[in-house]
Amino acid sequence: MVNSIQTEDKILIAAREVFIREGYDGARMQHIADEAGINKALLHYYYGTKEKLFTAVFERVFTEILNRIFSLMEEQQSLKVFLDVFFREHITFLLSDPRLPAFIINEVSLHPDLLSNIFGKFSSYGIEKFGMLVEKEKEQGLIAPGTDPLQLFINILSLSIFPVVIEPIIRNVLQMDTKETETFLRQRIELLPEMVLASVRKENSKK
Amino acid sequence: MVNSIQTEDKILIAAREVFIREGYDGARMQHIADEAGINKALLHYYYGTKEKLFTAVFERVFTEILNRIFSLMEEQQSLKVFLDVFFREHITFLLSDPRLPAFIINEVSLHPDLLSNIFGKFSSYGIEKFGMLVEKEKEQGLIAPGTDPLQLFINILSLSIFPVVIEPIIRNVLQMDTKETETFLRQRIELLPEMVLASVRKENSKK
DNA sequence: ATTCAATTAAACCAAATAGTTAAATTAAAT
DNA sequence: ATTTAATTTAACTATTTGGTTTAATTGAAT
Repeated sequence: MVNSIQTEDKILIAAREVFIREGYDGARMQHIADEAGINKALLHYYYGTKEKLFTAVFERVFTEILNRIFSLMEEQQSLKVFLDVFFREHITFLLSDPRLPAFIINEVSLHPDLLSNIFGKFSSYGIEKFGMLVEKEKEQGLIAPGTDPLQLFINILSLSIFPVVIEPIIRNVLQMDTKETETFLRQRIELLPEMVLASVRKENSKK
Repeated sequence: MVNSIQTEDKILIAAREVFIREGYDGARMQHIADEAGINKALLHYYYGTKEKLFTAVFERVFTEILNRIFSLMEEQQSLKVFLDVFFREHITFLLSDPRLPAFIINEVSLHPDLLSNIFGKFSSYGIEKFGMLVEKEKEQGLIAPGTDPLQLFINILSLSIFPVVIEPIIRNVLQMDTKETETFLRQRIELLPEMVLASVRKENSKK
């Protein structure tokens, strides 16, 4: 045989490209075959149906992203350091592939059951790590005791992901060009750590 | 004639429902006709093509949302009041129609040109109002002089919209049910104003 | 009473599309 | 050398789908 595992992967890469670019409903098996440089027959030979292929792609993409996010939270010395690293790595990554988050958001919201199969393929270990970091800084009196780690984590994700996703809207509403919006979004790498820290500093607690 | 304007609107409402639920590529003209309680022929009699119908729906939905957001920023006495009102109104609205933001985000990211026709149908007047509010509070020494109104505004949008959009993901990753995630999201109505304020308070400026 | 737009029903068309099939070819493994 | 999996080509099927057509009906406006 010529390869097989190589081809399987080539297909997965092509399918990922096309599905992310066009969405599940918009994607065509023929496009995927073209992108992979093979024919439709071979596509079905490997993955049977569009749905199976999509599931394979989606699971891969989703766990990749989750791992990427969670891996950034391993053993950080401080919230400050974590925020610096996280916003830099994450926003840079998002800017390199801005269609990705919109794809995931949309597909999950269209077919919430997509996730049920994935569950268990990754751990929420990363979130626990983050929770421990928050608790540590609480004890050190650096951040307000009322701070909910999960809410804080969601805030951090929101502040990094959402602006990149709505870049086309920002660009249009504010009449900017892509260069300007990119500058605007990159600024956030510097702005966000300080702003998030300020939002949880102990003095600000109203409790 | 029997009605016409009534029908035109009935179609638009049905199309909105179906397009938001299924996306442009996933939506079927037959579904829209069914939803409107008419037949396909009449659908095309009024709106010609799927694309025209979609454009009509999208423009309507998009300007609605933008107006909703911008109308909340008219003449607020203070940032504090604005934040209280905004997060309450906006998050409540989002929770009542959680598929809507994902729809807009996805369609815009798939066809950025959708927006070009819409531009001019609304003003960025709301943002200017918000900018003035920020400047006023800067002069009063309430918030840090380095604060960029636009970045702040994007932060506010991110913090309200994004968590609602990724509710299915939160639910799955953290093994919650819909009741729990809704409670979690509603908590944010109370948490966010204080947290945003803290992030821009003068003492925190590092400048 | 007649006209004319609104509406329905149903068949129809053409294109696109997911998926299949069958026959031939290639090349690695035994 | 033979087997067997991988791959191609190309035609084909069945279904879906956007859109059209035609003939008939309804009902308001003139």
